Amino acid sequence: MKRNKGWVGLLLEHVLGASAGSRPEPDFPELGIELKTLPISSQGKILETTFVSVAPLKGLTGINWQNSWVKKKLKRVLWVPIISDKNIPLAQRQVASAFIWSPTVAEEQLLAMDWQELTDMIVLGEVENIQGKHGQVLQLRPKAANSQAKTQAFNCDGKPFMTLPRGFYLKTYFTQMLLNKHLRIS
DNA sequence: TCCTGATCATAA
DNA sequence: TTATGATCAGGA
Repeated sequence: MKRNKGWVGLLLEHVLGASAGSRPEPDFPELGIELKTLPISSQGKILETTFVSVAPLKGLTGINWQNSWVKKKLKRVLWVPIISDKNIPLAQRQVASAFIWSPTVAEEQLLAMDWQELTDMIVLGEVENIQGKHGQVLQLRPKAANSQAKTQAFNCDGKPFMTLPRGFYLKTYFTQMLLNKHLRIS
């Protein structure tokens, strides 16, 4: 797994017939549903943050929460929890009960607030001051092959410069809430 | 111990 | 290079 991190996700997409590829679209375009695996422990505890999408560092003119990539991706999600304790061999890991989810008003509020705060900082040219600890449910973290990768962004003077690509992640606190809610009603 | 920042594989 | 899929691992 150290060298095949996204393998489980790719397997699920293949088995369930999702449109493969690296397009910035939902896994099931006709249904508008995004497929995401959710690594949990055997106790039902979320083990990792969940990658949502890359963060646009340029071309932000006119975008808001309503038309953001994050909102579109999270409109409908098929969560597939996988028991992924690190002492369990990959071949013996089990898929827990999957569930379809859409944000409630309260949940979307949380997401929108964090998204707005992070996006504001990007627009203001403070990308490099953003750390993973920002936000309650969303965080902005490096999303690259390594720390040497670069993408274009704009600083506070509106001038372009190269910086580390970032991506939006859902914090474990948020995905844990979703999982707990699902467990209660099932 | 856990979270943040870093890293790995692959396609186009 | 940018996008997809994520997990790893060291420092706080």
